[in-house]
Amino acid sequence: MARILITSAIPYINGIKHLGNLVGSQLPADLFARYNRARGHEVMFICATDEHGTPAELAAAKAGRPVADYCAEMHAVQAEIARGFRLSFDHFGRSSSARNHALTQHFAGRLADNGLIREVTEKMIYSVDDGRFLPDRYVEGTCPNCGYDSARGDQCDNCTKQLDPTDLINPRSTISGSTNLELRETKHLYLMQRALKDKLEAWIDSKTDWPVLTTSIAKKWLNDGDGLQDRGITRDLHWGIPVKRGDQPWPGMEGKVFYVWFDAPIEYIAATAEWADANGLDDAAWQRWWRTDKGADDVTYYQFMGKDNVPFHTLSFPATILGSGEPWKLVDYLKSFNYLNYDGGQFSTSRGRGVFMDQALQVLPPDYWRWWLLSHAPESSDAEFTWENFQASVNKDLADVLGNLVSRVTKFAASKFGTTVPAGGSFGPSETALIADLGARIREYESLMQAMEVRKAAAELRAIWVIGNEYLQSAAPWTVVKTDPEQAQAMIRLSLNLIRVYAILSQPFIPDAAATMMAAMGSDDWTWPDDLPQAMRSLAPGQPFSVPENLFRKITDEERADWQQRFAGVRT
RNA sequence: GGCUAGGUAGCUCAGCUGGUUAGAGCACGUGACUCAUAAUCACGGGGUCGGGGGUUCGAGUCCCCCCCUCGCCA
Repeated sequence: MARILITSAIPYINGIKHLGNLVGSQLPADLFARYNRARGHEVMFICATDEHGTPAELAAAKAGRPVADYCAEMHAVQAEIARGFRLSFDHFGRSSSARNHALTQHFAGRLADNGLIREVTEKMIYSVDDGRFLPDRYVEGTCPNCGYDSARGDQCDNCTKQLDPTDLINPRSTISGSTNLELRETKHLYLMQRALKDKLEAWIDSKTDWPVLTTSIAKKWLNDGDGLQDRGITRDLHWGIPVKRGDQPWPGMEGKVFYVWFDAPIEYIAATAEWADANGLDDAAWQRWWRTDKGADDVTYYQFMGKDNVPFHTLSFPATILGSGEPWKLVDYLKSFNYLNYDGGQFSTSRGRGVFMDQALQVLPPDYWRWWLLSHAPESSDAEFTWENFQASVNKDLADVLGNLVSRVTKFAASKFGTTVPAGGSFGPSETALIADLGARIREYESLMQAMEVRKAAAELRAIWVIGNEYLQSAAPWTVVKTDPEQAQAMIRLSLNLIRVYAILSQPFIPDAAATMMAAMGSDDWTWPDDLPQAMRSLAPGQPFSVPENLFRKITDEERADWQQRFAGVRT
């Protein structure tokens, strides 16, 4: 039994995420977690909300709420939606937790002790009326290059020139519109990533089995231009983790907080500590996942994220870990995803374009979404969601191939032999052949799942469902029953067992339907079919089963057209 | 402008270190079957693998140039 640590990139607290966000990290991470649990491994699956930073403050202000209350509420909302999608986190933490405060301050203290923090005094734009320093992108003004009047402080959207906020003519705050801005000196902490460059590079180079997408991004940041840059890890904000050096005050840094990208990945660790706290366990319980000196040396750590997150997970966070000089667990395999597009364009949170997680669940149950998203995961390139494709995939794969198989077997069995597993006959050559074929396919499925080849694993699972229909079609128990009812009983006994095995194999993708299938077979044995011939005899003759409701319903053309229109424009 | 990944059947995509007639699913056509959610199963039609050069006995698969899409960066 292996020990497997899995983290999904943590979604930002501000608002409900869309399907592109879901398929880029949480959902494939859940698939992998469920699969490894099903194989009997010890799994720790961690996610959290990323709660700090200016956008959270502004969203709270807009809602007229204290930011802490706002975050608590939005965390509860996101947690509920995660449950709705059956995301099987062992813990869904919060980056604003006391655990993360302590750990973030701890890492900063260790980095400082190791001479990897330097203080930098710089001039930043301060908005007197807003009472705060303004991040670059919250300053707007006229572009000195092209004259565009809504250029942002970091870049002009019109001429794409990179800007410094002090370049702007007639600068104003995008928060309040105030032009009462001034330059103020402020002091910040920088993580000296340059000093860690060689260590990081050696570590990246050792990861020869990582996807090109991942290592190429990392190497680009390491080597492009002036190479890896030192990074500011503090901000002049109120909402965040107060800057401390371990548990000691940090002179000169009073009133400042750590930058959200510094504390967010540390939350992976902190959330595991939160898990221990929530379950009444001691520190050793979470440290055995994260500290190689405290039992984590046999842990394999997998991270899942969208490609935009790769630099932080290949460089910034490892810099924090390596720089601490302490034996924390580094990621072993990093699975990154491209983007999911929506109907010819991008999903857009700001414009409400596309389908958001809460809306998806209002329209259809989670299995429908899980199946489509995972079987079309944007692995090798960006992928495209269209309603036509969604409808075709759900109707064909789920309703026709799998759902109908369960339906035809259970209804035939119930009408001919009653609702207990029939005892007659014995498995013949075609049953033996099916079992051999299925066994080979299961091994292929296992190998794809282990390799996190999500789309290919989905295709293999579908092929596994199909051979059930092939078998039935050629065995034709509805014909055989007329001349040799004993043999027909054996065929049905095999088919019922097949449904139970399919429940186990399908569970990582479509957990609700799998549970329905298992319950209908009157079983609770989720043991992975390592021994398939034995597993195909698991349901004993005489054991009762039931005919379930149709597992999946079909999406009609009218529904598709309706949804297509409903989600095209602005979110209401 | 630089970099990454792509451009393969109507659609969504597979094709590892170059090797027999380029694959899958959907859609389409024909047939079989009738247990089932007008489902299933079998067979079939359909592609000059973005364009042009080159290396090779042989290239979708390697090299060069060009065009287009997506993203990141300057």
